[in-house]
Amino acid sequence: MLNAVEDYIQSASPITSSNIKTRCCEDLSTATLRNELNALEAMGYLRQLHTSSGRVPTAKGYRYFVNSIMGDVPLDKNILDEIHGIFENRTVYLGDMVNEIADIVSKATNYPAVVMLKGFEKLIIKNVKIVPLMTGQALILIETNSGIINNFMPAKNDIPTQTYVDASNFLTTTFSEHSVADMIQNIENYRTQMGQDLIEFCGIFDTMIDSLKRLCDKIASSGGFTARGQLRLLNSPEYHDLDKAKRVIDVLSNPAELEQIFDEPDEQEISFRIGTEIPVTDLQDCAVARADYTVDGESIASIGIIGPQRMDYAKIASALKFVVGEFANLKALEASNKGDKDEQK
Amino acid sequence: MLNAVEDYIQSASPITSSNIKTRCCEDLSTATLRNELNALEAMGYLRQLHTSSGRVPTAKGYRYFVNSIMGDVPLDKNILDEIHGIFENRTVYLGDMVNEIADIVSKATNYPAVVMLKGFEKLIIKNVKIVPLMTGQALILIETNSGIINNFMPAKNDIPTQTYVDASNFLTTTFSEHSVADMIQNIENYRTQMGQDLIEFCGIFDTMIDSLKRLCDKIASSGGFTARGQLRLLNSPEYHDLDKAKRVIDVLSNPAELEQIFDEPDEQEISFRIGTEIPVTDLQDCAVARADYTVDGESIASIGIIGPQRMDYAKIASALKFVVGEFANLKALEASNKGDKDEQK
DNA sequence: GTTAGCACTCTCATAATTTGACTGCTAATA
DNA sequence: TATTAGCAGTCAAATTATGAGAGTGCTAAC
Repeated sequence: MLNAVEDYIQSASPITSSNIKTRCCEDLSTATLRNELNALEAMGYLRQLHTSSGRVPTAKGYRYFVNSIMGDVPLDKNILDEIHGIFENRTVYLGDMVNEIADIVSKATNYPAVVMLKGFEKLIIKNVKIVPLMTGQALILIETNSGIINNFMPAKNDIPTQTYVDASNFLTTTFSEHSVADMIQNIENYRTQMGQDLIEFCGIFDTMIDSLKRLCDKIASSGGFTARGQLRLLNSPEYHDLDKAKRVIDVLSNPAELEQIFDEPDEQEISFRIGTEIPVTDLQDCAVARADYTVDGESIASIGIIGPQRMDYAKIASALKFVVGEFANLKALEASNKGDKDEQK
Repeated sequence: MLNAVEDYIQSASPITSSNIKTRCCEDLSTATLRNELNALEAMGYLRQLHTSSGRVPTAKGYRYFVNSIMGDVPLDKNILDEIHGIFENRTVYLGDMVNEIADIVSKATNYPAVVMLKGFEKLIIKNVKIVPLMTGQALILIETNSGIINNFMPAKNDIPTQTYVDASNFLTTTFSEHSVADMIQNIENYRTQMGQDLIEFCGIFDTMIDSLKRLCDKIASSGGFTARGQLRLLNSPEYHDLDKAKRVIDVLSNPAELEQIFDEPDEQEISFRIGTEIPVTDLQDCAVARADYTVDGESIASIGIIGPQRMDYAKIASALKFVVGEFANLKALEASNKGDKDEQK
């Protein structure tokens, strides 16, 4: 009977005895179905908006649907291809990658999406390159265990190319396997150990660390959150009321509130929080989906979807699973690549 | 008298005889002002929504305001600082820069903003670098006369670093001062001229050109447009009607329609088009601001603002002027840097 | 357990009414 | 001639009234 929740999720029009009859139970009378609906309401799965209306699921009803009824929904082939394409032709820049994933997840689900990158500063440095440019700037490339951080720094034109190569090598050998935070904090201490020939690099390191600090501040101020597809919230009839929509959209650009949703670890691959399960007052009539991408048991990134309680849970679960799967493939591929490389040694 | 347009732009409530009186003409009676308003209506600068309503400016009225009345508006210091900061600590990646500018212009004006980059493929190559990464990919950096284009390509791990250096040098010497389009089209022809020692690079060039072609296709499909701050349209009471808002927002992601606005050159530094002056049917009750950033008389990029006819023309003009000014400073700075460099030779 | 039938309730849509904000016009005034 | 007070007229927006329709709950019968 609660299968009808599925219909409601699609149509947004309340569940009535007669629409259940035409849907699945042609051989039962509406009166019988009414009795059933009555029972479900008594049990707290459904509620009436007013005496003579159909019933809509309660948070408890949605919860039951998510836990027990919801099946797998095949996603549109085009969307799957598009998601796959993003991973296949992926940019290695961490920031761009996060944007692209937030975009595509929002597009696939038709709700706003948030991606939260955890512990940016904890990323492990694998390689550092400082590439001088012709415009009086230099590009800082830090390859980490989960993508490249890139930033720019001002640079004087009169420094020879070799200096940049030496600086890059020094940084790579010194800070490889250290965290980004480590490098920023400790580079001062290493300066004394640089040796005479590296003294001339000091200027480079100072401006570089400045640039990195600015980048860290910027990321910290956003809490590591990237939200996309806010406009899609307006597609749901629940949010045709602009003020209501704005209250939710505002949360999406409020790191402090998002943190309450994404900060504590989540042991499940995909989890849903519905209504009052969400620890943010402005989202009490929303639902939030969350998927965590974990490596070695630790969550590296969280992807979240925010929408009305009547959200398409099944579709969202499928989409998030697919994305997390692509993440895992990527990591597996990199691991095997690395294996190849090691073998060649 | 038409100064009252200013008030209307701020308040969105029609101009009436009594609110003009309180505003500026305490010593005149409302009847007198009514006569004046009547005259202005007869001249086509104002119109009434209905018999007993106040008057709102017509497109002609706004036009007069923009051309003759509008003064300079000082912008909020914080916003100016923020804009300046973007140019000061600018990323040199063309794509990121465009995003940042669209974002800040939208924020400064409180309307959606569009940035159009013209003739992406016509950019002149100054330097090419292919930087191998540890993840089995390589970073392609093309420094051009107006910023860096970056892209990634798959790369085998077994190619020695020196090969990338040689390839970079070959590309730089061969295609420096050529356009990006040139390089993509003609690299085939140059392959025969590479000489025996460069034959082994062929694989690199093929994948690189593939990557670049994909990037070009992607940019071409967006028409070079980047729109940001679409949600801000909903702040204007004119667009509290969601359907109306959506029609405008849709235009912002429709390159074909945007092209009609930004394609023909615009001799003015800042121009406004109001209502029917806009060659897009869905924008007939909007206004569009446009600023062009020109180098040597040729427009490199256009920045556009789309909003209701009752938009804050003065503030927008100030913001756009400031941004264009920052662009010019940047270019001047680069030129002087280059001068320094040349002198040192 | 199921069902037909009927009274009941409440929303939504539409129509009628009232209110209030402005205007236009006229005639008087400076 | 420019200005003004005063008043009638108009229309939108808010308010209230009316009716139709969708859906339920309940009861009594099967």
